[in-house]
Amino acid sequence: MRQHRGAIMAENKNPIQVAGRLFGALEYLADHGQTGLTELAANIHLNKSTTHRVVASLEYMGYVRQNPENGKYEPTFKLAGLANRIMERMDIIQTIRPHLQKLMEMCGETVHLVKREGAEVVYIDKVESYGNNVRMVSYVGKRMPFYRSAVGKALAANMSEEEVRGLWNCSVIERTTPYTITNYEDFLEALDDVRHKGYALDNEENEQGVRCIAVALDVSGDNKTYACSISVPVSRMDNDRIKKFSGYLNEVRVEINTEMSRG
Amino acid sequence: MRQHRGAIMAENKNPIQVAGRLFGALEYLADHGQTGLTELAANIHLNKSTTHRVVASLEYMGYVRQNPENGKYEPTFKLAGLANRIMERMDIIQTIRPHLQKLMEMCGETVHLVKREGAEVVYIDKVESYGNNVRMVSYVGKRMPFYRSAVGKALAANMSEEEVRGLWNCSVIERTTPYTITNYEDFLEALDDVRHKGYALDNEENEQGVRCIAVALDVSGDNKTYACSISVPVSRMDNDRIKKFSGYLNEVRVEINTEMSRG
DNA sequence: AATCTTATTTCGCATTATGAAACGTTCAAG
DNA sequence: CTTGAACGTTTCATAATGCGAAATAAGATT
Repeated sequence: MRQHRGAIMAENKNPIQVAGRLFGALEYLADHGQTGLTELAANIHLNKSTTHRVVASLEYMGYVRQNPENGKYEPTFKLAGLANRIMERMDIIQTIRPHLQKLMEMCGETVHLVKREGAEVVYIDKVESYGNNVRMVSYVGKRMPFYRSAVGKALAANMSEEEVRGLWNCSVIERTTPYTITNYEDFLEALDDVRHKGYALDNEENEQGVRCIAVALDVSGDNKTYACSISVPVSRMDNDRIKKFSGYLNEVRVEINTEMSRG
Repeated sequence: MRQHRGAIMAENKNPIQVAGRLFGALEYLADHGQTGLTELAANIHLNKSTTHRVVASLEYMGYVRQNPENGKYEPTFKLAGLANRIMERMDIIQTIRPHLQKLMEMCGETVHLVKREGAEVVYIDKVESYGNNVRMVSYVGKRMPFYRSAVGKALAANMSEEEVRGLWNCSVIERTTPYTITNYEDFLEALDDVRHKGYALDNEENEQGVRCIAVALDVSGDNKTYACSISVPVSRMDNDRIKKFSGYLNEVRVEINTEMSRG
């Protein structure tokens, strides 16, 4: 387990150069949709002919297709198939999904399941509300720093102070709204509040206009990894609803807990 | 140096060799989950050290991680993020999603949105029912041949006979259940039935135990590309429900149509 | 302690990817 | 009907890159 990295560990570069280029192109296309070759080449900083080869390879494998109308390149659904096959194998998601669905039903708002990875949290599942025109944009796989999310606080509330400090220290603290917590003392205080109330709150600390409420889940004895949350536009999130939703969240938390502990 | 490659064989190979290896590894991991290096190497037919480099590169980019517990490699959520960013950009999905959600509500069963690509249909969105323990397994990105799916029939019913024949001819007809239609005449007859009834049915023709009912959608004048469907285990799908669901489907179809035509 | 298994690193070699430049379209302006 | 600008595609000499047999390291099992 004790793996010694080379003392000088000079280079820390991708062992396969083209790999970075392939995925760079794919990511660009995923974020920008249809793109012409020249534009793509300029944006991923590659020679046009290299870009062409990269994109031709992706097309050969079916991850990209060239729109016959305008010659531009666009991502296909093949990648979605790959991603969803990964998701299918994750038991956690399969087990918790029905509970999320129920939670969404109860509150009529979009709910998320997240996992902590290092000092970040990742959305690993979501159930969208319907009928609401104003909705928070999010997608499975989206990451955000733990220190300015309700889910992050919910998880941190179960950690020792050392752990919390460790995570805080390796985070880049960045103010994204006027309400972002940027001070360690304030953060610790917020955690106390979480422990006291039994749920965590994010009052537009991450994204202006979005309030979030979350609880940590206890998955096989680990309550520092998974959490679920309800995300709501401020306009629809008064204190009454916060109260109600926190109750729903805890109901669901208990249900999940009992289901998970009966092997 | 000298290119003494066979002059006979028309070159139809991946322009970037490693690309195939990278995605091959990723696909294997997506389908099989945690895999040791040796096992992975054996299955994707690569030298162990090549596999190691490939997997190290994927790890470097964050698409794969090595489980510290057992040293095995597993896919991460990064790919899901990539895939979902692609999905977010697809207006079709965003527009139709609420209607699917409503449809699911009405019938309490899992509903799908599909797109035809050549002689196949691809799931491009789904809304899962909840509370049902018996459910069909499916995932966004999954493909199936058009000729043995309800959605395929719904789309084919709007095509000229030439088009239908063209698609049929370039399909590999394969019987997957005792009810699969393998005869072209029978298929044409089924299409007549679709046109007559106003909806398409798949009576365990693709997957034993699953019935499917579908209608084509009219998206900007094209009614040969998108369709939506309800998939239900036979045990829960009697003629009464079929009747009822076909009504729901047509309601939703009309609603989508009017929304889409008020561009 | 010995043996097996599995992950990791090494390193000389040639296959493979590279990119400047040339090529062929398309399309709109002159 | 030109001209030329903009774009995707192809070519090809070059060397950098990825290759993989074999050696090594680190656990696990006996």
